[in-house]
Amino acid sequence: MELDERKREILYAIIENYQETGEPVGSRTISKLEKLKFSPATIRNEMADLEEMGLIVQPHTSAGRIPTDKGYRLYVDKMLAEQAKEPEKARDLPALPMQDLLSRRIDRVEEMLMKMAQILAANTNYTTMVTGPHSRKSKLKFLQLSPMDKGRILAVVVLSGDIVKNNILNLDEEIENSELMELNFILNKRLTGLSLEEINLSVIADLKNEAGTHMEVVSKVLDAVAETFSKEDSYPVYTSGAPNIFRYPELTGGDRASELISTLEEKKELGSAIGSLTSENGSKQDIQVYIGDEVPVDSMKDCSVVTATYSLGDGVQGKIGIIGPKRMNYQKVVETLKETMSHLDGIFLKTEE
Amino acid sequence: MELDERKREILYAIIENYQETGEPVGSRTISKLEKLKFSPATIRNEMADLEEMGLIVQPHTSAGRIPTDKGYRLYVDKMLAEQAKEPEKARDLPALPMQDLLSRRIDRVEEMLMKMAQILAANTNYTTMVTGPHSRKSKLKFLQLSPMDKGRILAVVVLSGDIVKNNILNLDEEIENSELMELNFILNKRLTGLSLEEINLSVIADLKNEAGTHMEVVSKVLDAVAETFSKEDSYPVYTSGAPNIFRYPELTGGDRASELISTLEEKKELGSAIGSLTSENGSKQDIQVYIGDEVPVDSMKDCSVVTATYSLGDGVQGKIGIIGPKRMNYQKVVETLKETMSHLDGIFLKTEE
DNA sequence: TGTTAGCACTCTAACCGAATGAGTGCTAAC
DNA sequence: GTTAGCACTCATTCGGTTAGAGTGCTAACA
Repeated sequence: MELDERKREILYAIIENYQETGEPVGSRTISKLEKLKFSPATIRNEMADLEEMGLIVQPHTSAGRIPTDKGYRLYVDKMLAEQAKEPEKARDLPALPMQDLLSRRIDRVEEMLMKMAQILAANTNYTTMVTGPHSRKSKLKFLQLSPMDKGRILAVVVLSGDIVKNNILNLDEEIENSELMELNFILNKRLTGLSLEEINLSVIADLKNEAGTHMEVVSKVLDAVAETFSKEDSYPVYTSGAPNIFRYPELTGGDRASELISTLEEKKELGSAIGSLTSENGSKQDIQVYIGDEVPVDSMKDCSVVTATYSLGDGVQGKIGIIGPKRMNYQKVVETLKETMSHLDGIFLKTEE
Repeated sequence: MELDERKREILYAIIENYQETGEPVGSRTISKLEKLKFSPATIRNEMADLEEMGLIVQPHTSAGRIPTDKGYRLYVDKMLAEQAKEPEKARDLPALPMQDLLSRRIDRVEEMLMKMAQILAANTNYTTMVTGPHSRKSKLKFLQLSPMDKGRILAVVVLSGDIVKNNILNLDEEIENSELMELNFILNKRLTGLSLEEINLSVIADLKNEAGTHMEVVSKVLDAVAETFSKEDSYPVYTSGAPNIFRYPELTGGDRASELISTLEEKKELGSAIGSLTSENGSKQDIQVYIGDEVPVDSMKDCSVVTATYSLGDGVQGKIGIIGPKRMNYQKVVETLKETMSHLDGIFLKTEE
């Protein structure tokens, strides 16, 4: 069966109508469109063909049609291809209120990402999800030991990509301030610039040798460093706009709402599932669309997810995902994400200067 | 109308039955109880009285009765009073899996609080909520400036109660390492031990005087300190177990679920509402129960909230709240919270040593 | 050969009325 | 003071009917 131009028009018309209403769309509705002034009977014939091709289905015998995953896929691929062709269409989307983010001093990247998730959620009416910055090859930038109270020190660990973690260490022994300074110096000299793999036994042995009596401190600091690295490995995830799923009845029927909200709350599973999605094609914009069953999270098989990868330079990167019903407005979501990514690039480039 | 012993027994029986089933309870059900072996007719007479007293209502004419807020209030007050009398009843609650928390090195208080919220939620099947540690009179413990890259420094601000915040500062000028160290020293000398109010213009003037050329750095650091203090003022809030509300149909009918989830996601409002709840009576355990309309959050008027205050010493404290339907198991919740608080005290005392 | 009108058919959603049953309030007897 | 009995109320359930949306098919039309 051939998918000629008219069939494609009808398919798109069905998809777009269904996006707006959420109701199965019938032949009469389509035949009223400017573009497709045929009688309902003609449309019906075409629809029967589209159904045979697996692009649309009827929920029950006497209902209108709704798109299948395959139908959406066709639609999305076409749209992405067209967007790639006309690179800057300068569509008049309502500008995202990103100025706030830009003007504010960004002291912590993660805070900004959370804020961004909120803005995206409010703007799209879908749920958003951001994985924290992450790098398989992140390196230790430096660390800083400071005395706190008797027997307690603060160890600040800074990884490449401005990932900063605090650790309060309880020591059994006490340590002089000057000794701590020296330890600080030694540790930085030995460890700065190394990745987790590079901090091996020989480095550690050297360190303990040099540290002399304060081996306990060294090993606790090393533990803290290791934990910081490994925490980096388990993608932290922020979500926003979870309640937006209630806008879409097809996502909230039965226990679905509960399951979805649970998944969003158990961010860990979510993070590793989404985080592990590799961008298959090395497109520069790096936007991926997962429709229905393509989503690698069970409770989201009725959803679509659009992801984009942001990069902080130095190999540190993370993902932004937008989760909505399969009938989400892919066009708007993809464009909003693209805009967001260029904003982000602007911010990070500015920071990098 | 007098509330005699038998009426009270019946009220409690209604409450406890309704807790289990969530269905209005009728006279037959009550009359089958060991304790209340009267005919349904007798029970009905008593129920009519209880209804007249405003302690129970029927949802519709031919239905059983459910407790009113006033009824719950009576029940809860009695229970709390009895618990106060017999201080350590050593009820055989399934021990909370707090050992994990105890044995793990706690490097960040907030992480532990989040974990605790999760455990509580899983254990009670209600939603939990924790406000981060907070103090109106917290003081600057110390701060630590470290060089990062050209023109960027890391300022770690530590407040009393081990509240640690990182700030990455972008400088217009560059600064030598040794100069930074000196600034670090000066800032600490002048600021350590001061509260937000105590860092006034005269202190700042002195500082800028002493700092000489590096006024920009000083003022940016001061900004960071101010922000850390003020962030402290806007209670951070963690929630867990939000999906548990789906277990209780009376909370999920209509748009209620959506509203509740939204409230939980917008943690700020929640935080200030809950955080501002003062403990009216200075009871040592400091457990408060808010029933229905007593809850100061609009979307939670169908819920009850039980809160407890934890304290990290030094005036730093926060609140733990358990949110559930009005028919929640107050007994279990209060006991679980008490147990949790004593665990917490154990942990913090240990840390304080 | 593509398009359209007409028609029988299907299925859902909404509505209706009767039956069911849980539970009540009241009265009168114990 | 307690209880048995009874009439009554009301939510829920179920079957049956209807209305409406939409389809598929056939036959006529251009």
